[in-house]
Amino acid sequence: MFVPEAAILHADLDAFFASVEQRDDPRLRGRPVIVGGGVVLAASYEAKACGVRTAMGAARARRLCADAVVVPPRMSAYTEASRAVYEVFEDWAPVVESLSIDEAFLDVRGLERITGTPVEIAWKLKRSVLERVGLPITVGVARTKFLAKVASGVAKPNGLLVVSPERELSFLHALPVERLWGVGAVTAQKLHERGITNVGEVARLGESTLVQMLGRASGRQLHALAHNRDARRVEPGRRRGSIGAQHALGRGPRSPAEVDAALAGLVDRVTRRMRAAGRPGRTVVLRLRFSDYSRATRSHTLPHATYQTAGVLATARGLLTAALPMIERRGLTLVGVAVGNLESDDSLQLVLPFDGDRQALDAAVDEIRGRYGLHALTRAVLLGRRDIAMPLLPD
DNA sequence: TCTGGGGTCCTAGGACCC
DNA sequence: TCTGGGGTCCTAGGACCC
Repeated sequence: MFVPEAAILHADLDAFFASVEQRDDPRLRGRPVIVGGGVVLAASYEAKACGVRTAMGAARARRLCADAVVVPPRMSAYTEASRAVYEVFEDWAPVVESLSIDEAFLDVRGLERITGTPVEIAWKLKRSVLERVGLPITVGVARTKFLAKVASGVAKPNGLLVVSPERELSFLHALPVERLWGVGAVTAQKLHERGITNVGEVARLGESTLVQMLGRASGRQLHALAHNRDARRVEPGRRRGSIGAQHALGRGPRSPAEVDAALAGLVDRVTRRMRAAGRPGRTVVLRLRFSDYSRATRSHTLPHATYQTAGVLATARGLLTAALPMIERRGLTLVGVAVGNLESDDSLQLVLPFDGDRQALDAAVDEIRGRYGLHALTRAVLLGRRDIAMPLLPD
Protein backbone atom coordinates (compact mmCIF):
# COMPACT_ATOMS: atom_id res chain seq x y z
CA MET A 1 0.00 0.00 0.00
CA PHE A 2 1.18 3.48 -0.85
CA VAL A 3 1.83 5.56 2.23
CA PRO A 4 2.20 9.26 1.48
CA GLU A 5 4.86 11.17 3.37
CA ALA A 6 4.13 13.70 6.07
CA ALA A 7 3.92 16.74 3.80
CA ILE A 8 0.94 18.74 4.98
CA LEU A 9 1.79 21.77 7.12
CA HIS A 10 -0.60 23.51 9.43
CA ALA A 11 0.73 26.99 10.21
CA ASP A 12 -0.81 28.93 13.06
CA LEU A 13 0.11 32.41 14.26
CA ASP A 14 0.65 32.47 18.03
CA ALA A 15 -1.77 34.69 20.01
CA PHE A 16 -2.15 36.60 16.77
CA PHE A 17 -3.74 39.96 17.75
CA ALA A 18 -1.63 40.21 20.91
CA SER A 19 1.58 39.36 19.01
CA VAL A 20 0.89 42.15 16.52
CA GLU A 21 0.50 44.59 19.44
CA GLN A 22 3.78 43.41 21.00
CA ARG A 23 5.52 43.68 17.65
CA ASP A 24 4.33 47.26 17.13
CA ASP A 25 4.95 48.51 20.68
CA PRO A 26 8.24 47.35 22.24
CA ARG A 27 6.99 48.31 25.71
CA LEU A 28 4.47 45.46 25.51
CA ARG A 29 7.07 42.77 24.82
CA GLY A 30 7.46 40.26 27.62
CA ARG A 31 4.39 41.65 29.37
CA PRO A 32 0.89 40.21 29.66
CA VAL A 33 -1.19 41.85 26.92
CA ILE A 34 -4.94 41.63 26.51
CA VAL A 35 -6.59 42.81 23.30
CA GLY A 36 -10.22 43.85 23.61
CA GLY A 37 -12.58 46.09 25.49
CA GLY A 38 -15.57 44.37 27.06
CA VAL A 39 -14.26 40.87 26.48
CA VAL A 40 -10.89 39.37 25.69
CA LEU A 41 -10.38 39.02 21.92
CA ALA A 42 -6.83 37.76 22.33
CA ALA A 43 -4.31 37.29 25.12
CA SER A 44 -0.51 37.11 24.90
CA TYR A 45 1.13 33.99 26.31
CA GLU A 46 2.21 35.98 29.36
CA ALA A 47 -1.48 36.74 30.02
CA LYS A 48 -2.52 33.16 29.26
CA ALA A 49 -0.08 32.04 31.93
CA CYS A 50 -2.29 33.82 34.51
CA GLY A 51 -5.34 31.96 33.22
CA VAL A 52 -6.71 34.65 30.89
CA ARG A 53 -8.63 33.11 27.98
CA THR A 54 -10.26 34.33 24.79
CA ALA A 55 -13.95 35.39 25.19
CA MET A 56 -13.49 35.96 28.92
CA GLY A 57 -15.08 39.08 30.42
CA ALA A 58 -12.64 41.96 30.94
CA ALA A 59 -13.38 42.25 34.67
CA ARG A 60 -12.47 38.63 35.34
CA ALA A 61 -9.35 38.92 33.17
CA ARG A 62 -8.16 41.91 35.22
CA ARG A 63 -8.68 40.01 38.45
CA LEU A 64 -6.59 37.13 37.16
CA CYS A 65 -3.89 39.34 35.73
CA ALA A 66 -3.65 42.67 37.54
CA ASP A 67 -0.54 43.91 35.70
CA ALA A 68 -1.90 43.13 32.22
CA VAL A 69 -1.90 45.88 29.61
CA VAL A 70 -5.30 46.12 27.93
CA VAL A 71 -5.25 47.55 24.40
CA PRO A 72 -8.16 48.19 22.03
CA PRO A 73 -8.23 46.03 18.90
CA ARG A 74 -6.76 47.40 15.65
CA MET A 75 -8.43 45.23 13.05
CA SER A 76 -6.79 46.90 10.07
CA ALA A 77 -3.32 46.19 11.50
CA TYR A 78 -4.23 42.51 11.92
CA THR A 79 -5.66 42.28 8.41
CA GLU A 80 -2.48 43.78 7.01
CA ALA A 81 -0.27 41.44 9.07
CA SER A 82 -2.32 38.47 7.90
CA ARG A 83 -1.92 39.51 4.27
CA ALA A 84 1.85 39.75 4.72
CA VAL A 85 2.00 36.32 6.36
CA TYR A 86 0.00 34.73 3.54
CA GLU A 87 2.48 36.24 1.08
CA VAL A 88 5.24 34.30 2.85
CA PHE A 89 3.12 31.12 2.80
CA GLU A 90 2.58 31.50 -0.96
CA ASP A 91 6.33 31.88 -1.44
CA TRP A 92 7.05 28.55 0.22
CA ALA A 93 4.13 26.36 -0.84
CA PRO A 94 2.40 25.87 -4.19
CA VAL A 95 -0.90 25.00 -2.50
CA VAL A 96 -2.19 27.14 0.42
CA GLU A 97 -5.65 26.80 1.97
CA SER A 98 -6.73 29.59 4.28
CA LEU A 99 -8.67 28.51 7.36
CA SER A 100 -8.96 31.91 9.02
CA ILE A 101 -7.11 35.19 9.47
CA ASP A 102 -4.32 33.40 11.37
CA GLU A 103 -4.27 29.76 10.20
CA ALA A 104 -3.58 27.92 6.96
CA PHE A 105 -2.80 24.51 5.52
CA LEU A 106 0.13 24.18 3.12
CA ASP A 107 0.75 21.20 0.84
CA VAL A 108 4.51 20.88 0.25
CA ARG A 109 4.76 17.49 -1.44
CA GLY A 110 7.38 17.00 -4.12
CA LEU A 111 9.56 20.01 -3.30
CA GLU A 112 12.61 18.10 -1.97
CA ARG A 113 14.76 19.03 -4.95
CA ILE A 114 13.51 22.60 -5.10
CA THR A 115 13.14 24.03 -1.62
CA GLY A 116 13.60 21.06 0.70
CA THR A 117 11.84 18.36 2.67
CA PRO A 118 8.60 19.22 4.50
CA VAL A 119 10.47 19.62 7.77
CA GLU A 120 13.08 21.89 6.20
CA ILE A 121 10.32 23.98 4.66
CA ALA A 122 8.56 24.20 8.02
CA TRP A 123 11.72 25.64 9.62
CA LYS A 124 12.22 28.07 6.74
CA LEU A 125 8.59 29.13 6.98
CA LYS A 126 8.94 29.93 10.68
CA ARG A 127 12.12 31.91 10.07
CA SER A 128 10.68 33.80 7.07
CA VAL A 129 7.50 34.86 8.87
CA LEU A 130 9.56 36.08 11.82
CA GLU A 131 12.06 37.96 9.64
CA ARG A 132 9.63 39.45 7.13
CA VAL A 133 6.55 40.08 9.30
CA GLY A 134 7.98 39.96 12.82
CA LEU A 135 5.53 37.38 14.17
CA PRO A 136 6.01 33.93 15.73
CA ILE A 137 4.19 30.95 14.24
CA THR A 138 3.77 27.31 15.17
CA VAL A 139 3.85 24.62 12.49
CA GLY A 140 2.48 21.10 12.62
CA VAL A 141 3.68 18.62 9.98
CA ALA A 142 1.87 15.37 9.21
CA ARG A 143 0.42 13.15 6.51
CA THR A 144 -3.13 14.47 6.96
CA LYS A 145 -4.72 17.85 7.56
CA PHE A 146 -6.28 16.67 10.77
CA LEU A 147 -3.02 15.43 12.31
CA ALA A 148 -1.12 18.50 11.15
CA LYS A 149 -3.66 20.70 12.92
CA VAL A 150 -3.56 18.62 16.09
CA ALA A 151 0.25 18.71 15.99
CA SER A 152 0.41 22.50 15.82
CA GLY A 153 -2.07 22.72 18.69
CA VAL A 154 0.19 20.52 20.81
CA ALA A 155 3.36 22.40 19.81
CA LYS A 156 2.17 25.94 20.62
CA PRO A 157 3.64 28.47 21.13
CA ASN A 158 6.47 29.09 18.68
CA GLY A 159 6.85 25.37 18.08
CA LEU A 160 7.38 22.84 15.33
CA LEU A 161 6.09 19.30 15.64
CA VAL A 162 6.38 16.54 13.07
CA VAL A 163 4.17 13.47 13.33
CA SER A 164 5.93 10.85 11.25
CA PRO A 165 3.74 8.16 9.63
CA GLU A 166 5.00 5.36 11.89
CA ARG A 167 4.04 7.04 15.16
CA GLU A 168 0.70 8.51 14.14
CA LEU A 169 -1.47 6.15 16.15
CA SER A 170 0.56 6.27 19.34
CA PHE A 171 0.58 10.07 19.16
CA LEU A 172 -3.14 10.27 18.45
CA HIS A 173 -4.45 7.71 20.93
CA ALA A 174 -2.69 9.29 23.91
CA LEU A 175 -4.42 12.65 23.35
CA PRO A 176 -7.40 13.85 25.41
CA VAL A 177 -10.60 13.94 23.33
CA GLU A 178 -10.75 17.73 23.59
CA ARG A 179 -7.73 17.92 21.27
CA LEU A 180 -9.78 16.55 18.38
CA TRP A 181 -10.96 19.03 15.79
CA GLY A 182 -14.74 19.16 16.12
CA VAL A 183 -14.95 18.10 19.76
CA GLY A 184 -16.17 21.03 21.82
CA ALA A 185 -17.67 21.34 25.27
CA VAL A 186 -20.92 19.49 24.47
CA THR A 187 -19.32 16.53 22.72
CA ALA A 188 -16.56 16.26 25.32
CA GLN A 189 -19.20 16.15 28.07
CA LYS A 190 -21.11 13.37 26.30
CA LEU A 191 -17.92 11.35 25.98
CA HIS A 192 -16.90 11.96 29.58
CA GLU A 193 -20.28 10.68 30.76
CA ARG A 194 -19.36 7.37 29.14
CA GLY A 195 -16.00 7.40 30.89
CA ILE A 196 -14.12 8.27 27.70
CA THR A 197 -11.30 10.76 28.11
CA ASN A 198 -8.70 9.96 25.45
CA VAL A 199 -8.70 9.24 21.74
CA GLY A 200 -7.57 5.64 22.17
CA GLU A 201 -10.79 4.94 24.08
CA VAL A 202 -12.82 6.55 21.29
CA ALA A 203 -11.08 4.30 18.78
CA ARG A 204 -12.28 1.21 20.66
CA LEU A 205 -15.93 2.24 20.22
CA GLY A 206 -17.88 1.07 17.19
CA GLU A 207 -19.02 3.62 14.63
CA SER A 208 -22.70 2.87 15.35
CA THR A 209 -22.16 3.61 19.05
CA LEU A 210 -20.61 6.96 18.24
CA VAL A 211 -23.39 7.77 15.76
CA GLN A 212 -25.96 7.00 18.45
CA MET A 213 -24.20 9.25 20.92
CA LEU A 214 -23.38 12.20 18.69
CA GLY A 215 -25.51 12.05 15.56
CA ARG A 216 -24.65 10.75 12.11
CA ALA A 217 -22.13 13.25 10.83
CA SER A 218 -20.27 13.87 14.09
CA GLY A 219 -20.24 10.18 14.98
CA ARG A 220 -18.84 9.11 11.64
CA GLN A 221 -16.28 11.88 11.62
CA LEU A 222 -15.07 11.16 15.12
CA HIS A 223 -14.82 7.44 14.34
CA ALA A 224 -12.77 8.14 11.20
CA LEU A 225 -10.45 10.60 12.94
CA ALA A 226 -9.86 8.30 15.93
CA HIS A 227 -8.72 5.66 13.42
CA ASN A 228 -6.56 8.22 11.71
CA ARG A 229 -8.59 8.32 8.52
CA ASP A 230 -8.67 11.74 6.87
CA ALA A 231 -8.48 11.89 3.09
CA ARG A 232 -9.18 15.61 2.70
CA ARG A 233 -6.80 17.41 0.38
CA VAL A 234 -5.46 20.91 0.82
CA GLU A 235 -7.81 23.01 -1.29
CA PRO A 236 -6.61 26.41 -2.39
CA GLY A 237 -9.01 29.25 -3.04
CA ARG A 238 -11.91 28.11 -0.90
CA ARG A 239 -14.39 30.94 -0.79
CA ARG A 240 -16.56 31.83 2.12
CA GLY A 241 -20.30 31.32 1.95
CA SER A 242 -21.54 34.27 3.99
CA ILE A 243 -20.61 37.75 5.12
CA GLY A 244 -22.02 39.22 8.31
CA ALA A 245 -21.68 41.74 11.11
CA GLN A 246 -23.17 41.99 14.56
CA HIS A 247 -23.36 44.47 17.39
CA ALA A 248 -23.88 43.95 21.11
CA LEU A 249 -26.39 46.45 22.48
CA GLY A 250 -25.67 45.91 26.16
CA ARG A 251 -28.30 45.64 28.83
CA GLY A 252 -31.26 47.90 29.32
CA PRO A 253 -34.17 48.58 27.02
CA ARG A 254 -33.56 49.93 23.54
CA SER A 255 -36.04 51.96 21.63
CA PRO A 256 -37.16 50.64 18.24
CA ALA A 257 -35.43 53.62 16.65
CA GLU A 258 -32.11 52.69 18.27
CA VAL A 259 -32.41 49.09 17.13
CA ASP A 260 -33.29 50.21 13.63
CA ALA A 261 -30.28 52.53 13.52
CA ALA A 262 -28.01 49.69 14.63
CA LEU A 263 -29.52 47.45 11.96
CA ALA A 264 -28.99 50.05 9.24
CA GLY A 265 -25.35 50.47 10.30
CA LEU A 266 -24.77 46.72 10.17
CA VAL A 267 -26.38 46.36 6.75
CA ASP A 268 -24.24 49.21 5.45
CA ARG A 269 -21.05 47.54 6.72
CA VAL A 270 -22.00 44.15 5.33
CA THR A 271 -23.07 45.34 1.88
CA ARG A 272 -19.91 47.45 1.55
CA ARG A 273 -17.82 44.37 2.21
CA MET A 274 -19.94 42.37 -0.24
CA ARG A 275 -19.42 44.92 -2.99
CA ALA A 276 -15.69 45.12 -2.28
CA ALA A 277 -15.48 41.32 -2.55
CA GLY A 278 -17.75 41.18 -5.60
CA ARG A 279 -20.04 38.70 -3.81
CA PRO A 280 -23.78 39.41 -3.97
CA GLY A 281 -25.94 37.08 -1.90
CA ARG A 282 -29.52 35.82 -1.76
CA THR A 283 -30.22 34.89 1.86
CA VAL A 284 -30.53 37.62 4.47
CA VAL A 285 -30.17 36.36 8.05
CA LEU A 286 -31.18 38.37 11.11
CA ARG A 287 -29.43 37.22 14.29
CA LEU A 288 -30.82 38.11 17.71
CA ARG A 289 -29.69 37.49 21.24
CA PHE A 290 -31.78 38.17 24.31
CA SER A 291 -31.22 39.11 27.93
CA ASP A 292 -31.76 35.49 29.03
CA TYR A 293 -28.93 34.49 26.60
CA SER A 294 -31.30 32.64 24.33
CA ARG A 295 -30.83 33.26 20.63
CA ALA A 296 -32.89 33.27 17.48
CA THR A 297 -32.26 33.63 13.79
CA ARG A 298 -34.72 34.66 11.10
CA SER A 299 -33.91 34.42 7.43
CA HIS A 300 -35.37 35.21 4.08
CA THR A 301 -34.12 34.13 0.68
CA LEU A 302 -34.48 36.53 -2.22
CA PRO A 303 -35.12 35.43 -5.80
CA HIS A 304 -31.97 37.21 -7.03
CA ALA A 305 -28.60 37.89 -5.47
CA THR A 306 -27.88 41.49 -4.51
CA TYR A 307 -25.34 43.61 -2.67
CA GLN A 308 -27.44 46.70 -2.78
CA THR A 309 -27.81 48.38 0.62
CA ALA A 310 -31.45 49.34 0.19
CA GLY A 311 -32.62 45.87 -0.81
CA VAL A 312 -30.81 44.07 2.00
CA LEU A 313 -31.96 46.64 4.54
CA ALA A 314 -35.60 46.35 3.49
CA THR A 315 -35.41 42.57 3.87
CA ALA A 316 -33.68 42.80 7.26
CA ARG A 317 -36.27 45.31 8.47
CA GLY A 318 -39.05 42.97 7.43
CA LEU A 319 -37.48 40.15 9.48
CA LEU A 320 -37.01 42.48 12.44
CA THR A 321 -40.63 43.62 12.34
CA ALA A 322 -41.84 40.03 12.34
CA ALA A 323 -39.64 39.30 15.36
CA LEU A 324 -40.87 42.29 17.36
CA PRO A 325 -43.15 40.33 19.72
CA MET A 326 -40.27 38.04 20.66
CA ILE A 327 -38.00 41.06 21.23
CA GLU A 328 -40.63 42.65 23.47
CA ARG A 329 -40.86 39.52 25.58
CA ARG A 330 -37.20 38.60 25.95
CA GLY A 331 -35.30 41.89 25.74
CA LEU A 332 -32.77 42.34 22.93
CA THR A 333 -29.03 42.40 23.75
CA LEU A 334 -27.45 41.74 20.36
CA VAL A 335 -28.44 42.24 16.76
CA GLY A 336 -26.62 40.85 13.74
CA VAL A 337 -27.04 40.65 9.98
CA ALA A 338 -25.45 38.14 7.66
CA VAL A 339 -25.95 37.50 3.97
CA GLY A 340 -25.46 33.96 2.75
CA ASN A 341 -25.87 32.02 -0.47
CA LEU A 342 -23.11 34.24 -1.82
CA GLU A 343 -22.55 34.17 -5.52
CA SER A 344 -19.90 35.74 -7.67
CA ASP A 345 -20.86 39.08 -9.12
CA ASP A 346 -20.57 37.72 -12.65
CA SER A 347 -23.79 35.87 -11.88
CA LEU A 348 -25.52 38.99 -10.61
CA GLN A 349 -28.85 39.55 -12.28
CA LEU A 350 -29.71 43.11 -13.01
CA VAL A 351 -33.32 44.06 -13.57
CA LEU A 352 -33.86 47.48 -15.10
CA PRO A 353 -37.01 49.28 -16.18
CA PHE A 354 -37.37 49.09 -19.95
CA ASP A 355 -39.35 51.53 -22.03
CA GLY A 356 -38.44 50.11 -25.42
CA ASP A 357 -35.19 52.06 -25.88
CA ARG A 358 -32.54 49.38 -26.36
CA GLN A 359 -29.67 51.85 -26.65
CA ALA A 360 -30.56 53.58 -23.41
CA LEU A 361 -30.78 50.21 -21.71
CA ASP A 362 -27.38 49.08 -22.97
CA ALA A 363 -25.84 52.36 -21.86
CA ALA A 364 -27.31 51.93 -18.39
CA VAL A 365 -25.98 48.38 -18.16
CA ASP A 366 -22.52 49.52 -19.27
CA GLU A 367 -22.47 52.30 -16.75
CA ILE A 368 -23.39 50.04 -13.87
CA ARG A 369 -20.89 47.41 -15.04
CA GLY A 370 -18.17 50.05 -14.97
CA ARG A 371 -19.20 51.57 -11.68
CA TYR A 372 -19.16 48.25 -9.86
CA GLY A 373 -16.20 46.80 -11.75
CA LEU A 374 -18.25 43.79 -12.79
CA HIS A 375 -16.69 41.33 -15.21
CA ALA A 376 -20.00 40.17 -16.57
CA LEU A 377 -23.59 41.00 -15.97
CA THR A 378 -26.76 39.14 -16.76
CA ARG A 379 -29.37 41.45 -18.20
CA ALA A 380 -32.98 40.66 -17.67
CA VAL A 381 -35.56 42.75 -19.43
CA LEU A 382 -39.10 42.49 -18.20
CA LEU A 383 -41.33 43.93 -20.87
CA GLY A 384 -44.42 45.59 -19.53
CA ARG A 385 -43.50 44.81 -15.93
CA ARG A 386 -42.04 48.09 -14.81
CA ASP A 387 -43.66 47.60 -11.46
CA ILE A 388 -41.23 44.87 -10.44
CA ALA A 389 -38.11 46.41 -11.92
CA MET A 390 -35.29 46.72 -9.39
CA PRO A 391 -32.60 49.08 -10.62
CA LEU A 392 -29.21 48.59 -9.03
CA LEU A 393 -28.24 51.98 -7.74
CA PRO A 394 -24.92 53.19 -6.42
CA ASP A 395 -24.92 53.74 -2.68
C1' DT B 1 -18.93 31.97 33.93
C1' DC B 2 -22.56 34.72 32.04
C1' DT B 3 -20.79 36.35 26.22
C1' DG B 4 -17.47 39.60 21.16
C1' DG B 5 -17.41 39.34 16.46
C1' DG B 6 -16.54 36.61 12.67
C1' DG B 7 -17.42 32.30 10.44
C1' DT B 8 -18.49 26.76 9.13
C1' DC B 9 -21.20 22.58 8.94
C1' DC B 10 -25.11 19.48 10.24
C1' DT B 11 -30.02 18.26 11.28
C1' DA B 12 -34.81 18.26 10.73
C1' DG B 13 -39.27 19.54 9.07
C1' DG B 14 -42.08 21.45 5.46
C1' DA B 15 -43.05 22.92 0.69
C1' DC B 16 -42.82 21.65 -3.75
C1' DC B 17 -41.69 19.00 -7.92
C1' DC B 18 -41.47 14.81 -10.77
C1' DT C 1 -58.87 9.92 -4.74
C1' DC C 2 -55.17 7.86 -2.61
C1' DT C 3 -50.56 6.74 -2.48
C1' DG C 4 -44.88 5.83 -3.30
C1' DG C 5 -40.30 7.25 -3.57
C1' DG C 6 -36.87 10.56 -4.49
C1' DG C 7 -34.89 15.04 -4.95
C1' DT C 8 -34.14 20.13 -4.04
C1' DC C 9 -34.81 24.33 -1.62
C1' DC C 10 -35.94 27.06 2.41
C1' DT C 11 -36.08 28.00 7.40
C1' DA C 12 -34.55 27.54 12.13
C1' DG C 13 -31.67 25.86 15.51
C1' DG C 14 -27.41 23.92 17.39
C1' DA C 15 -22.47 22.66 17.83
C1' DC C 16 -18.17 24.07 16.80
C1' DC C 17 -14.04 26.90 15.27
C1' DC C 18 -10.77 31.10 15.84
